Amino acid sequence: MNKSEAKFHNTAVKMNEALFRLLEQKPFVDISIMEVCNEAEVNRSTFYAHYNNTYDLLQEARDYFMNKFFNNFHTTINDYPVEELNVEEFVSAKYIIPYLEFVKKYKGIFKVFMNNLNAFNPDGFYKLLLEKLWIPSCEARGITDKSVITYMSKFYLSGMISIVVEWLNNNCEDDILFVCEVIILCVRPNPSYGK
Amino acid sequence: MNKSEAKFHNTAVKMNEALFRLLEQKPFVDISIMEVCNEAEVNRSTFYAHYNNTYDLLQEARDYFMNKFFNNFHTTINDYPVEELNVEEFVSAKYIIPYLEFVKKYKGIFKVFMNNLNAFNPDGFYKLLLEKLWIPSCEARGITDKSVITYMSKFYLSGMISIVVEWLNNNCEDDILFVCEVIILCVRPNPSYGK
DNA sequence: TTGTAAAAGCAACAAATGTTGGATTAAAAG
DNA sequence: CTTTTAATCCAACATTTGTTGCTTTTACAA
Repeated sequence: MNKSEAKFHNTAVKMNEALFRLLEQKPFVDISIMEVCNEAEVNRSTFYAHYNNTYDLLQEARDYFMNKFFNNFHTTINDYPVEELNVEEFVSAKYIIPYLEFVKKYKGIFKVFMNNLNAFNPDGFYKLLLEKLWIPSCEARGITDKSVITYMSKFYLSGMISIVVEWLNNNCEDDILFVCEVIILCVRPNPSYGK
Repeated sequence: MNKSEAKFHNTAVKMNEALFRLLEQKPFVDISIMEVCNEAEVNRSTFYAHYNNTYDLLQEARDYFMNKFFNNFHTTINDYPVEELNVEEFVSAKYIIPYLEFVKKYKGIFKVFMNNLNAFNPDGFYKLLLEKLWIPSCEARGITDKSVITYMSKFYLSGMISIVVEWLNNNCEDDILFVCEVIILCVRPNPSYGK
């Protein structure tokens, strides 16, 4: 990244951070372009050089904060009585729990992103989960039909996302292990698949 | 409904239909309140007496058109080789195929609703499916844990909705019976439930 | 028929939006 | 050091939004 690109990126960061501060005070729909510009100390025409509207900015902010926060991604699975699970569940829980902790840690901003952006559109969390979770899982299970893979990914990933959104909207009050077990119950491969 | 309420309802219908016509010409985000008012031949202040923004109107329009269209709801399951399915799949297909045909018949407007409204919020299609499909299904299967029912409903219903949205965004080109089988494959109760 | 209440229309206003052309600043290249 | 290019800033403008007070029209009821 040369210095010109860095300059562009820095003002983008200023606006991302400004939006974040405003989101701590009021809901997304009540935040205007002018407020963002004042908070970020950026000219309004510069805003339009970056985005068309606050929704565009929110999408970028999601990616920005996800990247930023992922540096703090640690597993603390030993805080949960996972030894009570059977082997299959244990393996799944080992992958799921760290993600749930991550979501809970940043539940404020996650709630904003999940409820104001379409989490299921190709650029959202769906894409992340598709690449990190679904494709590898399908490869491991030897599922090859491209169309079936796509449809089933929509089903399982949006399903999982919806569970997490429900959990978030309950302010993450349900126990992580409970939510984890519900997810496992839902996504556990149906033995009749491939009949 | 008295005549005063009817008057109010009629101008609402005018705006719903105006939005529908505009949606045939351009995407929802590009439709302004003024355009709706001009198209509906309704004063702008009257718009604000009904809605806060075009999103509110779109939500009402969804309900309006769904009610209107449901009058044309017919099953034509005999157009599909469902006799090739096993008994369990046959029963499911009998319920699913008419819905898929309904969606396909009105795919234009369904695509708009699905991609611009949050189908998973409590007032959307989720609510419809919850009451018509999920609750009865849970009762039949004897599932009682309120919290589990809610989480699993989020999973299965948003999953099904996502399959349909994917289908819509492919312009409903995949065969209805194929989509139906994918849905059955996904939602078929996991035998290990209740272990 | 007459009074009243509700819905819609009308006009005016401040504020925010979206767009433009041009000035200023800073980086990249010659 | 000079030129050129890119990012930002600035100012102006038409348009849309959101809100208000008031008028007209229409439904309903005394």
